[in-house]
Amino acid sequence: MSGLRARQKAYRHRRIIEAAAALFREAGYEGAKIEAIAAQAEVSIGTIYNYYQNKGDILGAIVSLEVNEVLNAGRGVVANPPANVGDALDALVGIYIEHSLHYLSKEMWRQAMAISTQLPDSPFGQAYTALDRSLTEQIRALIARLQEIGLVRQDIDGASLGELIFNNMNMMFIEFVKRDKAGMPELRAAIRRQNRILVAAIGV
Amino acid sequence: MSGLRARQKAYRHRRIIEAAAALFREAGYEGAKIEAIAAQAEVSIGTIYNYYQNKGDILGAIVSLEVNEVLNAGRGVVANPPANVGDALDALVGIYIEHSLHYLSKEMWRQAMAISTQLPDSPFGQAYTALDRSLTEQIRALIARLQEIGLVRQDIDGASLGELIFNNMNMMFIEFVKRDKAGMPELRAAIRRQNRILVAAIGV
DNA sequence: TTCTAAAATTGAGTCAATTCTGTTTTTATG
DNA sequence: CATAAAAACAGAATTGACTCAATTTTAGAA
Repeated sequence: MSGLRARQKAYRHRRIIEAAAALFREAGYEGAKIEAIAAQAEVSIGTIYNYYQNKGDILGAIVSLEVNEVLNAGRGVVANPPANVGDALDALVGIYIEHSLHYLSKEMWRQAMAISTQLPDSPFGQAYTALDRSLTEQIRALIARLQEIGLVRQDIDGASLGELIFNNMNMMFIEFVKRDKAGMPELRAAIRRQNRILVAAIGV
Repeated sequence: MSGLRARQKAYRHRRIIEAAAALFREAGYEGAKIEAIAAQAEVSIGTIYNYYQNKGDILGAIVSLEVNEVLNAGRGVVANPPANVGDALDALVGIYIEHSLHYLSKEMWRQAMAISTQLPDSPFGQAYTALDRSLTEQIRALIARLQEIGLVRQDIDGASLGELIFNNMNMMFIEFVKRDKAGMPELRAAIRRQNRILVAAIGV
């Protein structure tokens, strides 16, 4: 089954992603010309477009790597949350934020976000939406867990609350990547401050 | 003072915006070629670029019209809010949402949002951020008003709360424009549901 | 009225993403 | 081991946003 063709395919995918990731970081998204990516990956322009529908999809593949790592790291917190609602939320938010610039620069995030709103039905757009949904889901799972433990009132609408927290965090993150000078500690502190209002409302 | 030159300038601005608005709606943002906008406005391509730095800025001018109308309509609610926290928030949110597709189609919103994240330092990017800030400010003003009236607890951090409500609404609106099928009533209902958690927390 | 500098306009030219079409490589089959 | 169909590849051609040097128009001084 796994013939030459399949192996070469995987190999080329990897080469393209590696070349693109390096060039995006060095030269920025716009600065990284498809021609240069093709040259560095040692394939032709046509081949790149055979593998990815457009330049944005290449970036999309990198974003997907990042977010999936973040989701994985988040599982730990959900399974074993700090014994205090505020800290539990902060721990999860912290993981998301601290991991976020591992593969991606702020400029790359901006581009990725832009493309996902611009073309919500493209493969990347849909993948991005799915990733957002997974993150929302994870926050909901944390809340459900806290309800189980008895740290959050049972009568709270966990689904709406999860969405509310995710939406707020996500908007704050969008603003964070829009300003190159914005720092992570300030971002975390602001989100903590906002969540405090909710924490007061939902604690037992 | 207001000589021929100034009059022609205003006239051409208007022609370009009108031509662009019509074509954006008909053909979509990408579909509306600069050449076509120029032809319809009866100016040359170069002139368009003399008036606007790029295609996005033309859209930006239209967005600005829309949001400023919305802000104006919102002032009424802040001055005279319904005598109930949930209804007051819903009234303001309602105005924002119902007005939002007056000049702009969902596709145009998507493009506008995308550009504002992609190029946060461009004239349009900065203008868009300023508009968002004005909306946040208006929500904060409403909360302050409700605190005055005695409908919201005095010890609530109004600034953070306003941000939280705006961020959540804005993310919901982003998702709304990303899905062509999404409807306004569902959007409003979802936001109301999310705000309910807050309303319970902040009411006297 | 005539002249001149500044401002505005023009559209052909540039640049880079994407498409298209012919060629090459791989796989499946006899 | 041939060979035909299918898949992948290459890179030239296309397309459309944006630039820029040349030209035209305007404002105001003489």
